[in-house]
Amino acid sequence: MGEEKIILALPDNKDRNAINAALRQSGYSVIQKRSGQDILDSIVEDIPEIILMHADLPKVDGWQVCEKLKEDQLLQKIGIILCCDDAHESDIIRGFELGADEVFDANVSARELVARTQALSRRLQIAKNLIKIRDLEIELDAHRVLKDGKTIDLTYIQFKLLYLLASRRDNIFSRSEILERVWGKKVYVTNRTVDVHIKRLREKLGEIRYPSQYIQTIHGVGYRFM
Amino acid sequence: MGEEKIILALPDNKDRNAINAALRQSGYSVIQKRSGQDILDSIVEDIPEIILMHADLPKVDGWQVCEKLKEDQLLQKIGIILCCDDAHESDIIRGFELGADEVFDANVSARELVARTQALSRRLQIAKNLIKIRDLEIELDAHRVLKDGKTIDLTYIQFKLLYLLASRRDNIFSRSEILERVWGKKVYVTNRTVDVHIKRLREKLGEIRYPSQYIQTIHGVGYRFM
DNA sequence: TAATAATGGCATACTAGTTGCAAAGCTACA
DNA sequence: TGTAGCTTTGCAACTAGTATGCCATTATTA
Repeated sequence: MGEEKIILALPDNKDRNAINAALRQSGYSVIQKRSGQDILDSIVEDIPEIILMHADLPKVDGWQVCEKLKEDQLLQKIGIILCCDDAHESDIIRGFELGADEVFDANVSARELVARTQALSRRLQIAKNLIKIRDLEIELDAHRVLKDGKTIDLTYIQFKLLYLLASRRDNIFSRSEILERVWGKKVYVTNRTVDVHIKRLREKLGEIRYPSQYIQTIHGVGYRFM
Repeated sequence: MGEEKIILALPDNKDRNAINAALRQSGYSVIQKRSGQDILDSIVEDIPEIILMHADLPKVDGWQVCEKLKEDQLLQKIGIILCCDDAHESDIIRGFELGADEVFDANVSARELVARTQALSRRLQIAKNLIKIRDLEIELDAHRVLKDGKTIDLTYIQFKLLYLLASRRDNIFSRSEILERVWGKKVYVTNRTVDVHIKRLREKLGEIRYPSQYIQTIHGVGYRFM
């Protein structure tokens, strides 16, 4: 799925390795940087989901990194977590004003840091209407589906159908429900047509080789995405 | 893509070659000059993106080059990086006052120098409303499009259309959205007209040989630039 | 075995691509 | 200012391509 990339820029200390390890453990692909300048240089080519950095970095400090990122259309969307030594209220407010998503004291435990990072990725995903399920990524706004990072071309109806099912995993949708939600109330189309679309969707998702990997048939009831 | 030109004027030492090589490595086209006068002479014909020079140059020194450049409307836009031996605070302030974009000690590493150069080009691009996408360069201010460094003549509408699409890559624009943004709210023009303009734009961008290299059709939805 | 689902094929409807043309706009020159 | 010649633009008509819905057939499930 293209693991989520996170840039980690913290001063040398015992925690840094712990945090690095914990983030990797949670499935992030971690890239470590030393200075603010290093961060700015590296993101030109490769935009990460989140930057987790200390406020006091050499060359360009964390505050300045925030400012730079918010100036740029493409980089605005990166989530920013900022740690300060002895964070006072004024620091925290300043951080938020500069566009950071989280600002807090560097004394916080590695565990909490990871938890906050995960919470932030979740929030960012929701903001983008992005659904990630195993090796699938479904982007509502971009009207795009990626499997293993590769684009799958879906037609209009196929996309709507997939998005409906995936937006409430485990929920069983009856055919009439699907018809109403995908085609709209007024349109009148046979129930059986849903089957055909499910079939076409399954094909494109590659369910021939691994049957029912994504879409499960509930005999006599409907379909569900799992 | 019209490689970015950079003028390099540093005194002879082991670093100069390293910096030269590193800049070329990063895709710049490097032109070396000896004296401040050489720099001034050469830029009349061929304006570089950036001048990276030492403050102590023979004939005309770096400080004077800064002054000259900032006097000239056309040359103002060139980015200037100035290195000083034993840079004191007063030097640094003087450099910025004379219009340099970066001033620092000549002891800095080649790697950092390159990183700063790249950061400066990025800044300059944003300031010029320049969009670079693969072999395309779109300059809003100059109302110009280059492909592989060669100008492509676009009509007014074609340019607006391209700029709209390219300014938000990956975003899908519906035909009505395009109409509103390119033609304005009041004008009433058929949706189908957008297709015709897309076709003409594609032709000029050379999409006959490589279909959908730039502009992708999303059936039933709209178009997007990728 | 009866009901339900999956599948393949096909006609149709819809959407996008393409072309030619006329009108409007622009430029240069007398 | 007028006019000839060129470019740009919008549209309609046509062609090409794609998506969709349904039916008939086969497979699966309870």
